[in-house]
Amino acid sequence: MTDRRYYTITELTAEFAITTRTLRFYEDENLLNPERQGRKRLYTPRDRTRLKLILRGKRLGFSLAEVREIIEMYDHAPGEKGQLQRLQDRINERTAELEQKQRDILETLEELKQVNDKVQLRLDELDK
Amino acid sequence: MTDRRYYTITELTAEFAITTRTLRFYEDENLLNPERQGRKRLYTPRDRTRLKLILRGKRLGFSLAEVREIIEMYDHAPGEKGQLQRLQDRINERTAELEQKQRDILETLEELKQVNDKVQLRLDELDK
DNA sequence: AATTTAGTTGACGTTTACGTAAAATGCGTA
DNA sequence: TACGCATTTTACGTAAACGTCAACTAAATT
Repeated sequence: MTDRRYYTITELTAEFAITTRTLRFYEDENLLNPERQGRKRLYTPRDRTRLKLILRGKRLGFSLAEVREIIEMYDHAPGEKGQLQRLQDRINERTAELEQKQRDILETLEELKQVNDKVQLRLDELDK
Repeated sequence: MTDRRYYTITELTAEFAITTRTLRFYEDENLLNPERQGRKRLYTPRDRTRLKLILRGKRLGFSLAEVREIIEMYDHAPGEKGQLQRLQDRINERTAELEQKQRDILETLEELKQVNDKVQLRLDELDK
């Protein structure tokens, strides 16, 4: 019994603050494939999960092509040895990228904090 | 004596693996403003620093407009109280964004690790 | 002097990721 | 039955961030 609920297109736009155009575009790109009830789209929990992955990827600055690659890693086929090793290679690449982003973030946070501290000093000066 | 060296355009393209088009584009966008020796561009250490900030911002998925905003925070004018407080507000916003990205990265890293572990199990199986 | 090398200024082209009508359809409600 | 509302397909439009010529220039090298 794997959570047999469906989401309408507007439910998803509301939940994630995106437009219907965006959802249809992702479908065109084969990132989502909702079922149909007549012509209407019915998004499954799986679609919703994938949507979350897409949006998270976008927040991190990945293109949709990259997001697709990452998602494909999640539901990869069993495969034979060579396949599996190449999959590990790609995982390692993405991991390295993400670790670079982590460092970038830490640096930026540190710098912003320094600016903030300076500004605070000035404000304290003005209030004195 | 603040490091009086200049960088040519090709030096920078080599160091950062970008094209001259990109550097000129950033200049058009007023993100860089190299000096001139005749018609040739001479990039200062300051330009180089700003370039690093731009590229780091891009790696994090910020648009050039956002990168510009962030850079502007770094070299803000002294300003009066209201100004300073609004600056702090903007710093706080960016900080929150970056912290969201941090969480996104941690989640993704964790997921990739899980996939990798599964793949490794399969490989061990095959090698047995 | 002739040519290569590095750099310049236009300016049109391209990709990504949607935005934005336009026209049609189905469905519950007044 | 007429209406409004959500949804659909089709398709052209757009902003961002450069790519890619073309035509030129200045300096250095052969």
